[in-house]
Amino acid sequence: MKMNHRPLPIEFYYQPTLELAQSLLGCLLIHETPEGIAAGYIVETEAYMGAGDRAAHSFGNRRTRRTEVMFAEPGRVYTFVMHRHTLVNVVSGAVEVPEAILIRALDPLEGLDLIGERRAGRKRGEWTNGPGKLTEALGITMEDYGKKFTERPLFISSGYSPEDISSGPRIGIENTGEARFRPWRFWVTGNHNVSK
DNA sequence: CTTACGATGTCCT
DNA sequence: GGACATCGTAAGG
Repeated sequence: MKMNHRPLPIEFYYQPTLELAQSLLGCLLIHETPEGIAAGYIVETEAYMGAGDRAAHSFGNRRTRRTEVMFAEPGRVYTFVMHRHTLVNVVSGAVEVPEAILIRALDPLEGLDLIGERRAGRKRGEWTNGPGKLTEALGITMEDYGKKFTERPLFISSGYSPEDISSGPRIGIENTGEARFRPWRFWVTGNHNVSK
């Protein structure tokens, strides 16, 4: 089970955001902490398309302390807090192009005991099947804001190539006009850890 | 300083 | 399917 993972190179992140959102499916998200290593395959993502996307925090190039990292080079870690949950994004798009990809669900692979502790009281199928759940499972917090996915301790490595990818409207953005209908959510077809 | 509000999760019916 | 917890961020006074 214990594999020798290493971060994907920065070049991986230099592809159009909608392609990167699909390329990330099947990749491993790994977090090494003092408590141990926890990792899972990415099985669901959502693209946020920057200045022209009403659902994006960076809509209209809105630039604040929170969105600042979206304007940096791709491959950075964008974390933000939603109610009491931390959500994690992969920054994409060139410098000054504030696009990002939300990681919505994982398939747990490594550190299952640790993940079970962090998600104590929940059934195994509820460990990482949502954007706020997976950050708790991997111990991702606002401390990780601005870090690079190309470096430890929080990084992305290659995993497997999904047989089939599905797409559809994004979740939880009912109040964003036409943007809500854009099919910018992607998931591994048939995977049962996709969020509900 | 004050206020409003979510890219959510959980519990209840 | 609906209520609501709970808090950092953003914006305005």
